[in-house]
Amino acid sequence: MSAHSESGPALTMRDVAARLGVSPMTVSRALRGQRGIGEATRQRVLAEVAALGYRPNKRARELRSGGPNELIGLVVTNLANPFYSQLAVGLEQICVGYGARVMLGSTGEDPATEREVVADLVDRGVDGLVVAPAGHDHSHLGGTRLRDLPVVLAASPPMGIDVDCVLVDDFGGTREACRRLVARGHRRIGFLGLPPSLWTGSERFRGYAVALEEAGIALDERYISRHRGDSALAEEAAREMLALPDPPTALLTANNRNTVGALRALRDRTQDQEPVALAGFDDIELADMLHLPLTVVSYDPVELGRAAATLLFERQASTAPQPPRRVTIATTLVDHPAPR
Amino acid sequence: MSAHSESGPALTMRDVAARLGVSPMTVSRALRGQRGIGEATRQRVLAEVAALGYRPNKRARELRSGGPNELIGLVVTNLANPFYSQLAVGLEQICVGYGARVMLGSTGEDPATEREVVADLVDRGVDGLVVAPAGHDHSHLGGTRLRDLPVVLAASPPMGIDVDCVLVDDFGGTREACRRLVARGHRRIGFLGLPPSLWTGSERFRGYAVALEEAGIALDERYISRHRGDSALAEEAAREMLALPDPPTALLTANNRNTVGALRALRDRTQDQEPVALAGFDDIELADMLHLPLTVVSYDPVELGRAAATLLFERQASTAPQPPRRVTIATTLVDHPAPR
DNA sequence: CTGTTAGCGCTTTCAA
DNA sequence: TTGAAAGCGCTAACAG
Repeated sequence: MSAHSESGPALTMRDVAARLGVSPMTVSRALRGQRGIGEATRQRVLAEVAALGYRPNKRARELRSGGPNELIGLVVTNLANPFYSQLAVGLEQICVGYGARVMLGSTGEDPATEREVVADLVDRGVDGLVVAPAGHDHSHLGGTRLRDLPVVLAASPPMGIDVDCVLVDDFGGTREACRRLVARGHRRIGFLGLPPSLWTGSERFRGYAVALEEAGIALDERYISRHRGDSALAEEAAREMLALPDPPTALLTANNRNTVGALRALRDRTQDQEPVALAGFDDIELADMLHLPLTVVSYDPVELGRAAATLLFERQASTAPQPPRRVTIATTLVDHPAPR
Repeated sequence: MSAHSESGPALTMRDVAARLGVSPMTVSRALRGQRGIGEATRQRVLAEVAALGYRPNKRARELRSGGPNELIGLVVTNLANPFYSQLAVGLEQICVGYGARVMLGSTGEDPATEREVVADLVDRGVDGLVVAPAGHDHSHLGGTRLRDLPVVLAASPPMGIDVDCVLVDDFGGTREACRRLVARGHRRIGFLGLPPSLWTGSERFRGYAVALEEAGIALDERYISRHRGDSALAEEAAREMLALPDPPTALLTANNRNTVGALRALRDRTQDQEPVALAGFDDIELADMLHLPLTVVSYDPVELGRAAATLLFERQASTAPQPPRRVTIATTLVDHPAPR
């Protein structure tokens, strides 16, 4: 029977001190490896602590010392979205290196919920926040109400507020994908996108528009659909485009939901119909196992999470005010050929 | 300019009380909606609190009151795995209903890391833990060391410890999938599985074995491969099986990694080769868009997370000791036809 | 109904 | 090198 097996109310530093006939301060000093304590005493204390299985109360420690709580808040719309869960993984990777943990908050894309969640995380003592914002106005994240905590926005640049942010190269990635389609001879390229109110929506559309302009191809409203990222709507829009008298020979999709919709729309086309090329933002698991070839704009959300954490800890370390920084993650174009 | 715009050191209850000329207790009572305070006073206090943007310090409150911290720890191997991120979503859904938040810990499948993470979460004052364990011995989660906190194991039953757990019907789901293959006339069914040391590995294999036994089919070692869930290894194993003199006419895979491996192995088969049927545990996004038909054992990890949270809060509510409970989530068999 | 006292578990500050 | 006192922000317990 080891000494830990005793249960009951958690041990306090006083208990440990009492058993050793020393003051709590001695235990405290030994535990924190603070100098100004005899080596022999320290050993005796540490041995007793180990034997008792005593663990100091972090909350009390932080309350008194006023130091950082080594806690980062992560606010996302929906963790089931692989983009956000991978972001969380990257964030946590860096956090553990700083001895920090991640506290989670989901907003379900509702700005009001986001506000509450952020406030709650702040009340719980996070040292900083990574927020993938639900709305397009971010002034509620203003430093003042947040006890001047550092905030990093993810996947969207700050609007109405000056904070750091980490972004994906939405514009560059989409332009490159569109260029590839153009290089393969496509002139009628349909765009299935996100609403312009979303940063990603407007940036990815801009990539499409610029690539077409570079190729001397005029934008054609009939080939452009911009709605929320719902695969069913995207599928419908794709079907409509493909039913035009002069249908697009290629589709460019602004995110994986749109890509899925497009894939479904292309699913039932017969061999004798003109094949339609497809390129899209966001990689897709098993893309190489689909029944048709697919080109995707790929990037690493884990890296995005790491970048966000790094900005946060750097900001935390420096007391001097620094201008807001912006980190943009590169994308790569990946061709997934179809199985024969 | 609203009153919040003042920054500086966070306000305390004392500050609010001082401005109103009342005692901190009055503010405390008003804030918690405690009765035994005049309605007029309460309004006055709440108005001032709102005007000042004062937010009580939750950590101090919890330290003093000794009550629950409304915090649940979630320990998983890798949040990038959709199974775990969906589990997290379900857990959080229930938590918000109880005013609780989720603190995250990743183990990377390392039992030693798991131990540390769990200890850290406990030190940080979680009221309970949901753990998807990395190893197969769980005695380090024993109540004693955890300050008698409630623990719920996810996806694995407790070994060497008595706690609640939530499981997927690994056995039943696999048996059903295998039965379906048998019903379609298959007699030589290859199994691509997980090592028997994993609970899911042994249960899913058992489902396979029982279904075969029911059909009067003897197990054949040549058709059985049990390794870690790595799709490359699974692909290799599948290729070997298919190269046998009398190859299996169907493959049954024990998880999505194995399914992906099998799909890749089947990818390059030509039209004139015998088609090989495929069934597997875990649903796959876009399964209906693959180049071959696939039957999957589907279930809802979000539901698993909800169940875990529910067990946790129920256990927390009842002081009387209750025997460990086990919740098993049902699976359904889903047929994904291939596109033509 | 409101205020005072004490103390949650720990650490800062100061004294020995 | 060690200890005693005081208090982080808040609330239980007991006054008034």
